[in-house]
Amino acid sequence: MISAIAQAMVIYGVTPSVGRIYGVLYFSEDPLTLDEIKDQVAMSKASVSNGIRELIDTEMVSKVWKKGERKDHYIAEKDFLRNFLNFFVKMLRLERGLIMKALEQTEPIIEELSTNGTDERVTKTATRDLDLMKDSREYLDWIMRLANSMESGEIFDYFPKKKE
Amino acid sequence: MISAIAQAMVIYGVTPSVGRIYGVLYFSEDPLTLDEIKDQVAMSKASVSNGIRELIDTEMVSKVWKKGERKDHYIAEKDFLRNFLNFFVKMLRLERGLIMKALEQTEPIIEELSTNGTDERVTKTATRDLDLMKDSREYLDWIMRLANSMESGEIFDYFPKKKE
DNA sequence: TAATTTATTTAATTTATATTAAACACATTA
DNA sequence: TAATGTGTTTAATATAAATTAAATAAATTA
Repeated sequence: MISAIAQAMVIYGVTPSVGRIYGVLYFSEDPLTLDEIKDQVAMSKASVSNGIRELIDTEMVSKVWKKGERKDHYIAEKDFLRNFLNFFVKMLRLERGLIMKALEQTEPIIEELSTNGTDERVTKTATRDLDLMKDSREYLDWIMRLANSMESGEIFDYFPKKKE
Repeated sequence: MISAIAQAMVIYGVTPSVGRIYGVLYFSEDPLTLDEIKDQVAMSKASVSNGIRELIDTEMVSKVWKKGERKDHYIAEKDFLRNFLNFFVKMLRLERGLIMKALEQTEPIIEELSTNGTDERVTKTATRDLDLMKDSREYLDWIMRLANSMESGEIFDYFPKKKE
């Protein structure tokens, strides 16, 4: 099961080692320390430290404090669905940011060429490119509506958590 | 714009070079040959060939036949939303396959330990693990319902393509 | 069928990424 | 404050991935 989880996480862009760290924490009954994880996954402490940081950054793992214990302890966020939604929202926002930035830089220039262009060839392709950019905006709008609904939980109105 | 598209595609796990190939085709007015692409992206023909194959495999590019021309020509699938949905459905199905396989292998064993286990410690953790696996199945069920709605187009009932 | 063009595969190289041992910084306790 | 335990950085190494030139295979034309 841990291997399968690690492999599945690879699809989401994490390295198999990091996936195994998550898998080990997922099935652990208690919070684990860096050293305990290190032993179970057979990696160096530095690697585990980096992996844990990545997992914390993506909110898949959190640090817990155990009284009397000096070492840090970590637990896995066990709600796969939450992890999934977190991942997606982040990914979609990132995509939007990248494309939007480029659109804002290029669209005015193409717009100008399209309306005031001197050469026939130029105005024609500029007009065509503007259409493509308009399509891009619609696409970005759609994925943002999806992302927002994932973040707010509205998506569960359409796809309930439990099938009746 | 081509750079931005390439960068955005990196999020979806393709290499920037392959992203650029797609970007070039996306803004090209006509279908392009391998050599024309090669010149525009400044890569070796072999790399372009591999990149094109990857893009065809993921249905982001298709080969078109131009009469009188010997070389193959390629065009980009311009519907970002379709590309997005294709990608997701494939990804979610892959994830389901991986986890399901592991579940089917391990669940019966843990089930057995849970009910007929001799040691108290064992039966307790087995029962707990079974719960986790049940949660996994529910998660897989949810993402499959999402994937199916993406494939069938049902998702557009809840998230229409054009905002009114 | 031979000659030529085109696309793909292979093997080697380059490049990027992940991993680690060792050094460091920070904290805790005696 | 000294001594030890803990986590993170750093610099070097090992591993994996992408890229290419050259060889091969497939297709087209003369």
